Amino acid sequence: MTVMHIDMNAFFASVEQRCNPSLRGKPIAVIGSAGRTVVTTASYEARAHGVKTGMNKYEAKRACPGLVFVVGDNRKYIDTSVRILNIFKQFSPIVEAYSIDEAFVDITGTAALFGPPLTLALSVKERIRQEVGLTCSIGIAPNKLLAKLASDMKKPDGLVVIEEGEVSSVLEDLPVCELWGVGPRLTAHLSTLAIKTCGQLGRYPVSVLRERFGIIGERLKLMGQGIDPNPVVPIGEEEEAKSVGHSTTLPKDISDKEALKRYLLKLSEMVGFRARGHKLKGRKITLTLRYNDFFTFGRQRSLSFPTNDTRAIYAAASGILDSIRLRTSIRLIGVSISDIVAGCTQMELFDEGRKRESLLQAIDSINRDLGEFTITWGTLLEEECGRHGPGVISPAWRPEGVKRVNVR
DNA sequence: TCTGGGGTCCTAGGACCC
DNA sequence: TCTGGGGTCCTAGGACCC
Repeated sequence: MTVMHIDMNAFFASVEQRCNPSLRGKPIAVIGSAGRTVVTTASYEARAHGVKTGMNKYEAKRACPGLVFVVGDNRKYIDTSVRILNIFKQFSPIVEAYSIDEAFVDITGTAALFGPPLTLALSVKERIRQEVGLTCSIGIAPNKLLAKLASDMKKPDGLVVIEEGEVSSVLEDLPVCELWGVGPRLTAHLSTLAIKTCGQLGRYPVSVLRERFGIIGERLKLMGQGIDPNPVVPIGEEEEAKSVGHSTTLPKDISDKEALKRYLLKLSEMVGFRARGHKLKGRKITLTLRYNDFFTFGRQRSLSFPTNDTRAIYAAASGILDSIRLRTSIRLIGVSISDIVAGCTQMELFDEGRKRESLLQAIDSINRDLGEFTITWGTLLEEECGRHGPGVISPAWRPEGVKRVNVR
């Protein structure tokens, strides 16, 4: 197998610089429209000054006083992402949209058409540069794990090929934290076993790893050896989503439950709207809260029936909220449905349920045509929470599928 | 006048059942 | 006087990713 991984360099920031020439060559940071927002992507000029993803505006400005903030625009990023994916599809039918700015392409057996992998990758980079005006880093290797590793090795505008025969020498001294799925906690834990490099990880007795890390332990050893059995999953063949949720950091911390419930209603409608659009219903409703001191927790409730009805989602979530004694004011509130039942096309048994479903369908179709929340629930209109600037898209976005965040 | 939003997978512990 | 022991369902929370 030969896998190519493409990582768009500083994607959101690069798109903004392409669209607005006055931003080119400058340190910029893409942020959200809300007051309490963070840096989503920093341009390379800004990274050189220490600006990082996740910083708040003040930290970022402190690191780089000349920093220019740009409020992100989802539609631009989606359009650009689709154009790039279409380029990949001309080289192979097996294209996985891993996120809005990353993709895997299975290029096994494409040499007769496009030449060896290196040649193919150069053509891809050239087409992206010419047609979209952006640079990317490409990694090519025998599997996804190694291809992702390779694309990470040279940024920006990189191209790295790891041949089958080079795998063990590449991994020997590579720190384990470079592996996809090994974060800070695992890195620290492995370090207590004197495991610092992939080479050491790959040679470690699996029995000890299994005892310490459970099922992950077995996978860790394979990763240390550069083994990854996962196939490239083409667009349209992904598994059904397992949860659908929305959350928001409030403009100001709130203690009053009735005020919180107005946000809850809006979030429930966003979740219901998206779930109904994908014909998904969930049986489990989770309410997520974050206190002003950042302590974050969730409480869930299983229903006796799966639902995507705004009213039922809201009823369950606000019931959970009622059952919690708030220790302090709330900074973030979120709702999600999980325990998903897909393809919920079976008709409601009762007249009442049928009427309700066709009402929701009618509302949804108007909102799809005219913009989200054209028709909305009474109390939403009374409050500032009924209006909502365009959020910055999640990098977990997919071109088709439930992960798509609805943009107006 | 700090610290976004959307996901996945895994584990631990309690309730309950046979 | 106590002490079995699987299996399943459920909730809570951690770790990781983009």
